[in-house]
Formats: sequence, C-alpha cells, structure tokens
Amino acid sequence: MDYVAIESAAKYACADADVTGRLAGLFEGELREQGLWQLFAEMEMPLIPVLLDMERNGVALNKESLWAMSQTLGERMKELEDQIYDCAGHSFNINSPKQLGSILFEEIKLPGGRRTKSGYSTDAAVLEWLKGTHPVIELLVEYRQLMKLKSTYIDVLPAIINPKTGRVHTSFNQTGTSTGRLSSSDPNLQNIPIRGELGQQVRKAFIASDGFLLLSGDYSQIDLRVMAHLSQDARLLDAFHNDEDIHTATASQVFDVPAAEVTPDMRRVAKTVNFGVIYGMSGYGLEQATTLSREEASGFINTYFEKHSGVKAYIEATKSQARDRGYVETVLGRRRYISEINSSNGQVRAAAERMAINMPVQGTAADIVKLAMIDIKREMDRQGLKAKMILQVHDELVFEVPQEELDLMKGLVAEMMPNALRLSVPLTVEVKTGPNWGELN
DNA sequence: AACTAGGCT
DNA sequence: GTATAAGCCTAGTTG
Repeated sequence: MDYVAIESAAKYACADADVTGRLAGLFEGELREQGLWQLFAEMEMPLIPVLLDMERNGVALNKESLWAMSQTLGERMKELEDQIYDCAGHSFNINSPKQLGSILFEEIKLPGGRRTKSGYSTDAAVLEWLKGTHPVIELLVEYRQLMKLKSTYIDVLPAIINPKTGRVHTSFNQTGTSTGRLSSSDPNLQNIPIRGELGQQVRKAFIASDGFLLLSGDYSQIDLRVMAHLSQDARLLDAFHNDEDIHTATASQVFDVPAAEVTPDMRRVAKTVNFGVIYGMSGYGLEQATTLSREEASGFINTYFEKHSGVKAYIEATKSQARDRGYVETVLGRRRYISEINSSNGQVRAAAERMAINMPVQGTAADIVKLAMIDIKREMDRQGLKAKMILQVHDELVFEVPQEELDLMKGLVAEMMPNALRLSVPLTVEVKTGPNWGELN
C-alpha cells in the first residue's frame, strides 16, 4: 500500500482535522478490499471534505408545519384507535404485531395468512390481501401509515434541530454500504417521505432559508442506463440513444405492440420488470409485485430476456465472474467480494447471485454521483459561490441557492452531473427548483 | 438484542 | 419441497 500517496492525496483533498475518523473507517473497511486504490485517491478522498461541508450546512425545517401536522394526526389516530377497539371488542396495543395477529386471526378469525418466525404476519401485503373481508382492515392500514410518519419523521425532526444553527444536520456515512453508496443517519435524510398526500406534506417541511431556493438535480433512470452500458444490450442502448421512455419501450417489446398502443397497465408491468431485472427478480417476485398470475409473470420475464439477450448474457457473465474471481466490480473498479457465490445451499447461492448482479449497477451509479459531487463542489468553491450542497439521495443532489445564483447553479448542475462519467449512453438530469423539497418545478 | 414493520432510492 | 427483488435506517414491542 502506498501510504505516501495516500498522505499527499489527503493533504490535497482536505486540510481538515475532522477527517481522521472517516479515514479510520476507510482504511479499516474499504481499503482492505483491493481495487479501491485508484478510487480512493480520485474519489473517496476528495469526497471527504464535500461530505463534511454538507453535514455542516444542514437543512432548514419548517417546524411549525410539522407541529401542526402532529396535532392533526394525533387527533385522527385517536379516532382510529377507538374504531379499531370497537371492531376488536376491546382495547389492545395496535403497535404490537403479536397482539394484532391474535386478534385478527384468532378472535376475529380472518383467513390466516403468512407466518413469520414468531407468529402471524400482519404486514401491509397481508392487510392488502385481507382488504374487504372486515372493516377493521382499512382502519389498520391508515393507522399504520399515520403512526409511521408521525413517530419517525413528524415528531422527531423538529426535536433535533440544532439550536446553534437552527437546522437539521445528518451524518453521511462513506463506509457503510457494500455497493459504494453513501448512507445517512441521525437522522436519515435519504428516506424522507414523498409518496401520498401526507408524504408530500412532510417533504414540504424541508425549506430553503430566506433569500434562498432549493435546487435539485436528479439522474433519470441512472440504474437502467448503467445496465445498458454494462450489458451493451442492443435494445437498451437503442432506447436510451433515442431518448425514448424506457418503460414504454420495454412494454412495446415485451407485449409486442407499437409504442403508441402501450397502455398504462402495460407500462406499469414493464417498469416493474425493468427494475426487477436489476435485482434478479423471479417470476414469483413479479407475480407478487403485480396483479399478474404466476404463469403470466414468468412468461414476461422469459420474453424480456429473449428480447434483451445482451442483458441475459451480462447477467450470466457477471455470475460467472463472481464464481471465478470471488468478486464483482463497477465500471471504475470498485469491488464487492461475494463470499457465498459458490455455496452448496441453493438459496444462499441464489441470494449471492442477486447481490452479484446488482452491485455493479448500483455501485457504478453511486460512483457517478460521487464524482458529480466532487466536480460540482470544486466548481462552486472556484467561483466562490454562496450556494450550498446540502443533500445526496443516491441519484439526486440538493442545493440551497441564493436567488442571484440560481441561473448560474442551474447551468452548472445541468452541465456537470451528466458529464461526471462518460458511458455508452447519455446520462440525463432533471434540474428543478422551488421553495421547499416538496414543491420543485 | 431480536423481531416486525415500513420509510426512501 | 422451499423460497423467491438490491441497498439502506429507524421505531415500537417483546423477552
């Protein structure tokens, strides 16, 4: 190991005492695996001061709106509790899957479903299955949703605003994943709700401070573009070169109809298939994720691979590489060792194969975003901008930008994100701005 | 600490 | 016959 070079890279990248802790993690974890040397000097090391800057910047929060939501939700949840107790005939702890299971499947005698290690499963898929069999089900679904958002976000975030900065500061962990992604904790700002009316409301509480706007740059289908690059699949390359809607294109191929005749339902299935392929999804998995029968689902996956022979070949080659060398790698050489790829246990081996298939895709996307962060921060510093990089959510970068720098920053992000790394297909980025994270245009 | 559940990309 | 979609983090219950 070339410690002299590491040291000089460290000096170049960050004259900051703070880095010691992070370096320890990098030396212990990532550097232990080979293949990271190049990445370390060119990417992980220069990324450190960028992450520290983002953590220091933090993000502003509209705590009044969250307090108001907490109030409203608290009242609604009380109503739901009472109605649920009425259905059950007595009170119990709705937050206990154990108690809920015994009430649903033993007292009310609903058709018993899937089992977990310790009893009946009462998760969202089971409740969805039971919908219509008893009025308590929809009450439970709503209660669960409100409980999740209230206890994880709405009540927690306002309480952890830093009194000195008035903002919320996350930790971006550089060494916490096996694919090269970042993770975020205390609080996790990479899983802020976005779906549904309520989710939107929570996201709207992430605001720009006075005189600033939020700017978000979001890679479009970066995982599928990476898959196109890795597999060199003719149809995927073609679709992205022509800037087609990839899910519609896939639907057109799999259902064998002209693109103009693809229905929303067909597109939805194709979208699930497209993502499923990246994860090594089976016919059963597709069946569970859609309304298709098992036979239909398996049929679509077979058709997909017939039409996308490049993807099929890539998946086989990746599994083979994992078996032969013991690891897989991203476009830039980041490695993941797959120790169980030759396991004699079929299930363990299958899980290892899915990890092997997914890591080069997810990891290359992570590398691209990291490079973009470094490029953009360097340019922001060079120009002495007041704009701040504040969040990274895997394929999205969020900035807080003063009004007067908005056009400049839009141009900078739109230029640098797509050009962070040259692939066989173009990388496209959607740049949006707005007063908060839930209202970007 | 293990388990169940569920939020995000 | 059995399990079945990658990667994370956090909250609440239970023993």
